[in-house]
Amino acid sequence: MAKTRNHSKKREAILEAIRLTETHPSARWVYEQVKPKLPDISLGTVYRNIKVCREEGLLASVGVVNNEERFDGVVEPHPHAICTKCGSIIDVKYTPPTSQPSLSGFAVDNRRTVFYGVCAKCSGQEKGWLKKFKRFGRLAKRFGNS
Amino acid sequence: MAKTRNHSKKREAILEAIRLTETHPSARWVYEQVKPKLPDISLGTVYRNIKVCREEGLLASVGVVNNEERFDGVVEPHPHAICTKCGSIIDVKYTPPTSQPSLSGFAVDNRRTVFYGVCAKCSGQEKGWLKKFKRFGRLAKRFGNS
DNA sequence: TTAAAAATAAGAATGATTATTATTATTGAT
DNA sequence: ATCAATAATAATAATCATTCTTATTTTTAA
Repeated sequence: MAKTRNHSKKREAILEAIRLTETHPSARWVYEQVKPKLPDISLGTVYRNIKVCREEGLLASVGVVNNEERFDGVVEPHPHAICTKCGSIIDVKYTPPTSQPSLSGFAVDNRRTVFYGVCAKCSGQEKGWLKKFKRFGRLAKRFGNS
Repeated sequence: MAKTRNHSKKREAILEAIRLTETHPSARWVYEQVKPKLPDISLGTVYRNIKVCREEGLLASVGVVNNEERFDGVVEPHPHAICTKCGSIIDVKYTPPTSQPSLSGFAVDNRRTVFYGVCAKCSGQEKGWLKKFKRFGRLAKRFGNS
């Protein structure tokens, strides 16, 4: 029987904050979220508890975006889409085929699929004329499409 | 006509170092590689030139492993396997199906597939008795399998 | 040749994360 | 409840990869 571990109030609040959002937040975001309710929490505590929860399998890392690690309360592996403009991370409703490559001697125990691109919000915000040129691919070199 | 840009000696050396290895190195690894041949190169120059080459599409980032960004001279997208013990990155000979999920409004222009696990070398180095127990799954909780 | 532009080294600055340490809260047995 | 062991914590210092700044050198092109 898996012995369920006790969580402190702060750890509960941290877990809850990550579970209640869909933004796949960073440690600092969680800190700023929890701080008003538990004013004497520190950023170090957030980092430490995130680490504990990860070791217990209660949280997962989604990856590093703009030099910040981002976390997910949904630990079941699933793909994500990351916006290269604003750094937002979106869940992808899509099950990648489970076929495994042959990796002689390498024991796979996890896979991660990430789609990079531009989210709806960011491509909407793009200046009209630039969008038009980009569609023609003329300025792609100059302004970049990724 | 794509105007090929001039590269300085140092940039050439940096590019070459990354292209000649299969280790998907970090900036510091490149620096230590190039330093003996060009002793007055600095780490900042390596970072700067890697950035330039990335913007030109001559290099790709593989991701962040142990807080270090790792690079690849092979810019054609392909999956990687990352060892969670030693951080080594191995090319995967496997073409993930090209089927795209529907991501309303999100314009995908790149995807990345990463397999996490333990490389042959690391699982070979593992102490025999621990390996045996792990096969039985008994100490998996305690020692972790990922 | 010469003036503008690009590349550079050295080192300072940044910023996320981790480690340290002293203090406080929690637990469990008596 | 009492007391000792243990865990959790805040504050802050330390770490370390990466970026920025600035003064200097090199390259370019006219």
